[in-house]
Amino acid sequence: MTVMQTTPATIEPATPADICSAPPRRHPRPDGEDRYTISEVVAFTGLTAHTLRWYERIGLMPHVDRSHTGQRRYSNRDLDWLGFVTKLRLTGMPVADMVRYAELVREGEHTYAERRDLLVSTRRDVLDRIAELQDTLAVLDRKISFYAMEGTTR
Amino acid sequence: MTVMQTTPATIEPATPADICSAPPRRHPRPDGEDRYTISEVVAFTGLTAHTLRWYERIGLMPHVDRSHTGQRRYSNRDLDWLGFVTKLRLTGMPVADMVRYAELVREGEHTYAERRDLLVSTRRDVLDRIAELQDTLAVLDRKISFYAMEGTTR
DNA sequence: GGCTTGCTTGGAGTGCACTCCAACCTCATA
DNA sequence: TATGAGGTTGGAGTGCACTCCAAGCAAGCC
Repeated sequence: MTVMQTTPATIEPATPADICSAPPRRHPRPDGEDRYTISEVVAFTGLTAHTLRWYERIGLMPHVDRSHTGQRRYSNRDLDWLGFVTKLRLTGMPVADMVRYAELVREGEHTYAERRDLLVSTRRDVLDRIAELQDTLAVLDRKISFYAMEGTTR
Repeated sequence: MTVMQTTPATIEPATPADICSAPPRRHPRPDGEDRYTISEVVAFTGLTAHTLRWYERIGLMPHVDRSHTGQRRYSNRDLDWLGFVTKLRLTGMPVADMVRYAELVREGEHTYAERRDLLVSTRRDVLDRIAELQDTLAVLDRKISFYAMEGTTR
């Protein structure tokens, strides 16, 4: 029985330090050699194979290429998309909304405005979320300093 | 059939502007008159009555006082606790961990160190979360400005 | 007294986002 | 040729955090 790994990247992104405001993440292999197996994508994204297949089933992934034996072969574009999706996920955006965005992408350029609106409202949510968290941080700090004052050691 | 309200405070916190680093939230009524019904607490906290009762069942609430007919009467202390719990919740802390913290509180002063540790590690999580969100914000901004450049109107 | 409103309970149900299962296939190595 | 590792599928199962239900009680008003 294989233990399902959820740990982040094993293949390291290898971002050169000299590129300053460069596109955020490099790919493990250059374009042309980008036919990753599902387990390579697992290692790179930190998602499980289950989740990757499930994303595809629900329409959150554009169609992934297949090998002659029917196995998935992910491209650098797919990796970029997964990176973006992962970012959206951790804003707390529901999967259904991300599927909606994926549909807009599939529908082509005439959905630019709607896509932008969706991202703009997500942006607002993220800002709110950050504000809430900073608020929480203040509360935590007050409590922590209370506990630090009292019970000095145990 | 009564519609269950999830909207925030109807009774406004009314924080006076002159107190600078004052305790964060005021109570709807002063100590001594703080025997709130469940629906008042719903209005003040934005939690549902279901959730309030459920919190109590799972041990996330210290024992709430009761009226002579057995109805819950929440105190200002209870409101403070709920405010804190709500803050913890939106850091993404699992309810089980908050129950653990509540247990520590019930156990008394000798758990100060453990409580502090728990809060310190939560604090770390919150900082990480903020960093992630700021990262996401950058990604969103890049995408948004792309969509703003193309498709100027529609 | 009858009605409405608001509260009580234990237990069952819901929705989301995975997560796992069983049965099967393909390929590389011993 | 056997074995093991890694892949495939549809569908069922899981865990979390609520969320709802049915039946009942208590108080206030017409």
